[in-house]
Amino acid sequence: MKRISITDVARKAGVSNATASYALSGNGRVAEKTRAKVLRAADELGFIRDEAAARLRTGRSKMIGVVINDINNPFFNELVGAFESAAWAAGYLTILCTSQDDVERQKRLISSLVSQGVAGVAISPVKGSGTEDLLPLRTRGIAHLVCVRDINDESSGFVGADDFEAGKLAGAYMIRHGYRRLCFVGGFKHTATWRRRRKGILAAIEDSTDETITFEEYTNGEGHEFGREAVDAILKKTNPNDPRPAILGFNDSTAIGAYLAAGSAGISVGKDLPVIGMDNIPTADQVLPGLTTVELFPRRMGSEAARALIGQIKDSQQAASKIILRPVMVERGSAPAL
Amino acid sequence: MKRISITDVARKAGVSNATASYALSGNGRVAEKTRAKVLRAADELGFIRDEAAARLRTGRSKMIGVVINDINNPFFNELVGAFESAAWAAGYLTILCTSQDDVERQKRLISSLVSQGVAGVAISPVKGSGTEDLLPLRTRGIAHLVCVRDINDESSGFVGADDFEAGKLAGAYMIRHGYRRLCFVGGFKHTATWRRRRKGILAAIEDSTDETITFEEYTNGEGHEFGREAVDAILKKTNPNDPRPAILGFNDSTAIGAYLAAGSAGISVGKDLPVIGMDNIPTADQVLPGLTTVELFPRRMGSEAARALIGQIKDSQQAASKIILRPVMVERGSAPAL
DNA sequence: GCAACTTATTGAAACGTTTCAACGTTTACT
DNA sequence: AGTAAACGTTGAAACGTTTCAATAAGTTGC
Repeated sequence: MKRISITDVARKAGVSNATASYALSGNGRVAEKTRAKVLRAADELGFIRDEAAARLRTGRSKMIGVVINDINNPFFNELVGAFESAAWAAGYLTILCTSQDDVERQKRLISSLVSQGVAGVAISPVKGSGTEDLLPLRTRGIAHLVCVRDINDESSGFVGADDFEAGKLAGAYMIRHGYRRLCFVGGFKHTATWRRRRKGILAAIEDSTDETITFEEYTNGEGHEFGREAVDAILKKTNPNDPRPAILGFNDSTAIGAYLAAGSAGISVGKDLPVIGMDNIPTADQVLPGLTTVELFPRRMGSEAARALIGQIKDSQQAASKIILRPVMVERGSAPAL
Repeated sequence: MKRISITDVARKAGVSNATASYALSGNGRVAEKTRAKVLRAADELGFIRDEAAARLRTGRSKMIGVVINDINNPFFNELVGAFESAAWAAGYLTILCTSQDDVERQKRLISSLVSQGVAGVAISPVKGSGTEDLLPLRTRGIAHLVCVRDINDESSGFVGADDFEAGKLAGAYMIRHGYRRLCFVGGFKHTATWRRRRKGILAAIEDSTDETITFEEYTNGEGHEFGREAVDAILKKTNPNDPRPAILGFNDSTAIGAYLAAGSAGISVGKDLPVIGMDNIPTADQVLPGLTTVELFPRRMGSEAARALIGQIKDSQQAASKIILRPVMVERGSAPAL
């Protein structure tokens, strides 16, 4: 299967290789009528530039790698969707890689991306990986940016949410609405994200003058199954005259688990079982009652990440930016005032 | 920023370029101790092969493009997730491209993928695109495979669902459970998918001996908003002594729109408003009651697509396979027997 | 009509791999 | 010991671009 090269185009147009290249890339100065000749020849032959060859020569490329845990996680799904759109709009293709929370796989992925000559990498590091995992990128001067999960790497940019603030918003909301028993459900104890959200909730409790407020945590799981089981357990051990438990999901999926638990306990989400989530994934708007949650702007994170990374690619002098989005409450029906 | 080339490795190991290449790629025969020397040198220098250069020489690559409408559509999200996993397991990277239902954008995407030298492309074509859009792939002998939306292209493989059967299953289920007024909600009239599912429902009606069964369709929209509005309208125009409408969603998202409509009408999904979906996306299991739906196996489609495409890449003689997955009913609580 | 420019075109080298063909060295067999 | 075969290594070419430096072709000013 013969490849169609720029040489074929040049021959057909009756010009040299160099001229054809200048005409097609728009870099050099070339007479208008020769340019037209070249473009027509290219079109007729169905020429498509070989970017691999171009990259080999120039060292530049138009591909960006994005490494996340799992594309099926709704939060990352939103993030990646927005990222890909923004990247494409700026002329970049996105290579999607999922690390499945496996540090070894993450390592191989980064190697592969370097191998492909990507211009930059946006990465949400796996649990327990550090700044040393980004070494292959740094030594080669490949632009990179950390997303969502902070790793304390001075040299690279960061885009994420203010998790402390998010926790605080959720906690304060529950307290303001009259609930006195705060149950933080889901997440993994050893992640910075979990710790920050937890701290935020505790800060909200601290800020209130009410001494009767209690805090419980149920950890080491994510997703609606974990939420369901944890909340099942909470409901079971709650006596009729105990204070009503208020569920603060580590994220929306976990929070939605509480809906299922409520369903099987024959009670309804709302005053019977106040629930609040975090992330604002699309499903939050598709359950009944709508899930009150803390919006973390996954889509904006995706587009900001693309923007920042591409900025860094174009100007490597540019300081690595740290973008922390402020979370906001989204009020729906799942945690009404008591 | 100096790139580390195979020449550097060769020099450090004290062998020739060629030997280093053979040692690293494992292709030629090379003495065990020289191989060790080379590998150690490579490791110490942090050498990572430049795939672009390799591809330029060999014409082969380890990247696959996947072109879908929208990664945020849960169905495609599942599909792509499984695809990426399977591809990675077989040693391929996945370039994610979303066409946003724009034929022009799809065209440019395909060009870009060719440009990057992908080994193959899996594509779910935009509405109204035909076999001619795959021309750049065919003329270059790049393996390609159509997903989900059939385009009648003899030369390329296909992986998708049996939409007719899916419609029939859903229709028959509703009829068997005693419902007599079938409302097909969502989808776009000019897509083959919609037409086939509709035909399936009609076939189910045909098959039953009951002459009183009626059929209605509400089209040109997708997603929960459309479902909600359409079902709102259905409920509004239904008199108390009319037969109860049974909602057959074009997909799960649309079906979930019916939950919201029911919520605002103060009735409950189930006997009051039987609803059935299609796809079996994760949310189907996270609403109350659980959504009875037709499982179309998006994840299996993704992994089968990867498998088939990679098969074609490795052996270009291989006949393009047509894989049609048989749908099955998944019974939850949203459409109980009357 | 000729020098001094400006403008347009081109030959050739370089990027980092792979791989062919050729070479030198060792081993095996008569 | 002499010839063949097997093995290990290497120089060099090729893949398709871009881009520098050099050349060719116009254009202007005198």
